[in-house]
Amino acid sequence: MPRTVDREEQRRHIGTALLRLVSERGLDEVSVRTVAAAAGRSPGAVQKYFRTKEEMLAFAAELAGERVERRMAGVDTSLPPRRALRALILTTLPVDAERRAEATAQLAFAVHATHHPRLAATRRQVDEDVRQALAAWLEVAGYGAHATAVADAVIALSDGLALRMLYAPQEHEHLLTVLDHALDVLLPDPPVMG
Amino acid sequence: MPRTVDREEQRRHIGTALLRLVSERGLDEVSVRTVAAAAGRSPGAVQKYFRTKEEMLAFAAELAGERVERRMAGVDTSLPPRRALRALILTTLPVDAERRAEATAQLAFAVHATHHPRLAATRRQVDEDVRQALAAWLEVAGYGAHATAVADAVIALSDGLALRMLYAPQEHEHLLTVLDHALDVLLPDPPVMG
DNA sequence: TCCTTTGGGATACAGTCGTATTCTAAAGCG
DNA sequence: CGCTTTAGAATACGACTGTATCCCAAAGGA
Repeated sequence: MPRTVDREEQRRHIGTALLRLVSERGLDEVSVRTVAAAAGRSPGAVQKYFRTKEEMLAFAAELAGERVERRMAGVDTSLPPRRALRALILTTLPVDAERRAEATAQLAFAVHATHHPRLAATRRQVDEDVRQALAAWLEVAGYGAHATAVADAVIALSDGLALRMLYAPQEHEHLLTVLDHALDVLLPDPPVMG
Repeated sequence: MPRTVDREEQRRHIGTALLRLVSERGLDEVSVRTVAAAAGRSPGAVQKYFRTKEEMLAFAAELAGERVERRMAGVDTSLPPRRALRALILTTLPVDAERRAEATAQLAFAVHATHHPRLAATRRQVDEDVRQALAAWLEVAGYGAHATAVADAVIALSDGLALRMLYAPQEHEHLLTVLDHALDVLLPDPPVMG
């Protein structure tokens, strides 16, 4: 068994290049050849790790989902509820170059998923994870009454804000105040215990 | 000047076919040839009305924007505020086949606009119109204090809900209850006058 | 009626797409 | 060392892309 290589690492390398390409040039600029170029590989090499383009996209979509979950898991949820929730949401908004790239990829995949059941399934899985985590956290923070409704509203709100921030970066700051106002009414401060 | 034809009507006919194609098969299935087929024309005929594909997409994007504004203008805003706002939002959500088609096209164009400045400009224009109309209406309905913030929150919320409904139609009904809960907190009932 | 302009279809062309196949070189194992 | 398996590049192929060009039929103005 000669010249063996960490296949999973290679797949991640290519998947990462694909996500970078999506965020910089959009999903329709993604082809086997452009991804190979972005990853510093030959198109033939990419084919060794992904038999079809669809398989490559599915892998990248999962990779993007993992990133979201990992980033949210990194937020200090012991902060005051309102601040913690704001921090959680900010990890999904295009507030800096890195998050802008990820938000772009997320939304591109979300829209793509509308017509591609396989991608839709992985999207829903990520959504479900985020939703459960958010709802559970709202519960312990004292917002048990409408935890899941608030969680879903928060997800929808941040998706909508992210979308708008992407094609209207001028409104960036204004949209952050919109977020704050929405959080004011969604999370009455202080929380009602019980 | 022989054989003259209503050019604008023809452009609309082709643009309508394009939007239908986007909603049914996604934006990456849009090509000059597929649009021509969907419109019952030859590719050459389409070229007579749109010199480039980009021009065709820009026209379709404006057409889609017009539809949103027309549909919202058709809502009876003399209803009780809460009911009227709900009706306004429902015109943008994929609650039936027709609105599903439009929401799909809207979101596809929105994401596409991220990397295409010309489309982003027309998106922003539509957003601005909707935003102003919504804010003005909230003002007379007695929610003057945070009218624009509420308007923007509502827009973001419905965009996020629409996106999710498209790739997760199973959650459709649940998401409508999420909308209602969000409206409950965004529009305290009854409104505070002044 | 003829001439000119137009709508609309057909065709051509160069480029890119996804994917299958074929090649070379390298590396572990006997 | 030599054999075998693999990584990875190169090539090939048919389909599709956007767009330019050409051709024909139809219709209004002279």
